[in-house]
Amino acid sequence: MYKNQYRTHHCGELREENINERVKLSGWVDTIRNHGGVIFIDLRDHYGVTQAVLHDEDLIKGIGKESVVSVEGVLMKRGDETTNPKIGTGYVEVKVEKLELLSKSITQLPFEIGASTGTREEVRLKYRFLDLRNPRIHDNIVFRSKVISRLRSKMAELGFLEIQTPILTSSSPEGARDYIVPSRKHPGMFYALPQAPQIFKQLLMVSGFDRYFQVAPCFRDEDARTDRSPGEFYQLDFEMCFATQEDVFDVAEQVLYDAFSHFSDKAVSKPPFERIPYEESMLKYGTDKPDLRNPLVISDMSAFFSDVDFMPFKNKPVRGVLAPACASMPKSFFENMLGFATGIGMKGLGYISVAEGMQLKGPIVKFLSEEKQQTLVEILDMKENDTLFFISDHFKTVDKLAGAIRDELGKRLGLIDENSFKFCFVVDFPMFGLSDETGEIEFTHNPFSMPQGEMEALVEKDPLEILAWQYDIVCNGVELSSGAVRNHVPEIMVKAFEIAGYSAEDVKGKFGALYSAFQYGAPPHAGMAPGVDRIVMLLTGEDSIRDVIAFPMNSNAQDLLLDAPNTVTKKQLREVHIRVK
RNA sequence: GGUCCGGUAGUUCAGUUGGUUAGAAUGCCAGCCUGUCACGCUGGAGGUCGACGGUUCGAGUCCGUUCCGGAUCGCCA
Repeated sequence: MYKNQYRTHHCGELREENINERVKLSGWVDTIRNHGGVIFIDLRDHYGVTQAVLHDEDLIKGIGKESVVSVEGVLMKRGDETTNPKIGTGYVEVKVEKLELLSKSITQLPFEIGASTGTREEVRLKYRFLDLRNPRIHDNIVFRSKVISRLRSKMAELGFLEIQTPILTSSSPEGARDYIVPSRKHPGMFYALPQAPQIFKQLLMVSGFDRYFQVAPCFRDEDARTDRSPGEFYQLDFEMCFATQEDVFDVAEQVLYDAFSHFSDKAVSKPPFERIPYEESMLKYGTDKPDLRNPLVISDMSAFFSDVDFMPFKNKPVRGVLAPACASMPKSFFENMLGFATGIGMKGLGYISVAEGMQLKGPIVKFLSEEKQQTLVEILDMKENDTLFFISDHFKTVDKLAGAIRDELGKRLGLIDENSFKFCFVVDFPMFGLSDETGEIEFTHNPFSMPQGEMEALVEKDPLEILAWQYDIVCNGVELSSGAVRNHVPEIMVKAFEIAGYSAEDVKGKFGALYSAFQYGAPPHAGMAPGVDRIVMLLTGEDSIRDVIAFPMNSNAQDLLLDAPNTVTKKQLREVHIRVK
């Protein structure tokens, strides 16, 4: 500890070996316990809490909680009966001879510091500087810093260079809504804040920087979610020259395994992480971001029911989720599941339970012949006390609903292993899909991804059959990042855009910089960009992304502390050629 | 933009069928208290029941509008 006029030690530091030393501490008054004659003050700083004792009430006259004070005196051993083993400094206390008020706090706080997380978010964010004094939130920010630091050093170790890319750039026609910034020197024109450094990192590859990374701020003007902060967020953005999908996975596995196993005691998937094709993920887990902690899987029961005369499943895809040890659950369990199912828009939730003696029971059994019942038990390997839940709906929604039922069953049956981080890569995303609105072919994900099979696939295959070198990395059901092997060949780019209904001129116009750069020798390259906020959120176990960000905006994209957005002066508007109604 | 939930003391909440002066806990203030660490005891202050309008003899409570917050769907290539 660096000593100066304010302190000889910090508030988490003093131990029994310091007894009888003359010490000075500075910090915030956490609590005052006045017993009349003897007064205890818990003094708190960034590092911890130390108890100070004083016998002169006048020393703290007029000083309330959260004021900043320094105390000076001799460090004493506490009596055996009066130690506090809950804190590291609990065996000692400072016997205060001098107490100096450095800065006074208003006594009526908007919330109690230690209980700030129970306060409504509007108030917490308005007084974020107080909320951040709460050790739980404070520690999250410290932890975040350590995580980012470790990610950085691991990337450097792997030979990646951190390169800053512009914050003021141009608006891109695709993707999320841009934040735009009016130009003063160019009337009627606008900059945009980058949604991601995508174009720049690809240009860096063309420039010959072999391995790039950046803890990159990204800006998207889209609505918030509990796990998605509005406006801005950070990604561990990286890109590699002469790299395949597997090369990117290798880096992601090393960096993420390192960070998660270092910062958590939970069991972390060991590399290589499971690779799951998109189509399989949609069928087995009902989502493209499966939570592999949940052991339940979804089966396609459509063929089985094709010759069963049960109206709700007639001519519709059917999915089944086999839940073990479920048949003995109380009636309320099934009623609650039905309630959940109707809540997400299902008409009902059919199920078949295996009762004692392998007797099938449930509302749907009577529609199945003895023979069909036997087949069902065999194909799903059903055991006594299992319950098979059925989901049937339009082909567009059936997987999603089955996924929701799988999640809910996993939670209600307590099947989720909370002590693990399970990673997987979801691979082989389709290159094209049909627009819900127009029914026409469009890019499903990133138009810059290389189609698998390259030009040959684009020319010869049904567009809807073409897969892309496009992937996601998922942990415990949270999408950390998507990424891709990029399309670095101008001809293939033009062809891909042509299939999606764009002309060569469109490509040149909309993505001119990349298109131009690719004319001058572009290396094959690939990358991804795991979300830093979400990594920290997973590691801390916080439910809200705002609890791992120092100064988050509220869900309405406002900064309640600095009052952003707000109005600007007429002069400012005039300078940037903007008129506001 | 849609849907759902919420808005009552500084904070977290309760408030019955519409009926007297709107309560509790905690925080704050004052007094007492020499070993607490969620200190304790006694007392006190503290309210535009989000706002506006309506129904009613009477509205925190019912109705309408609106504002704010959260969750969620859309959205997030």
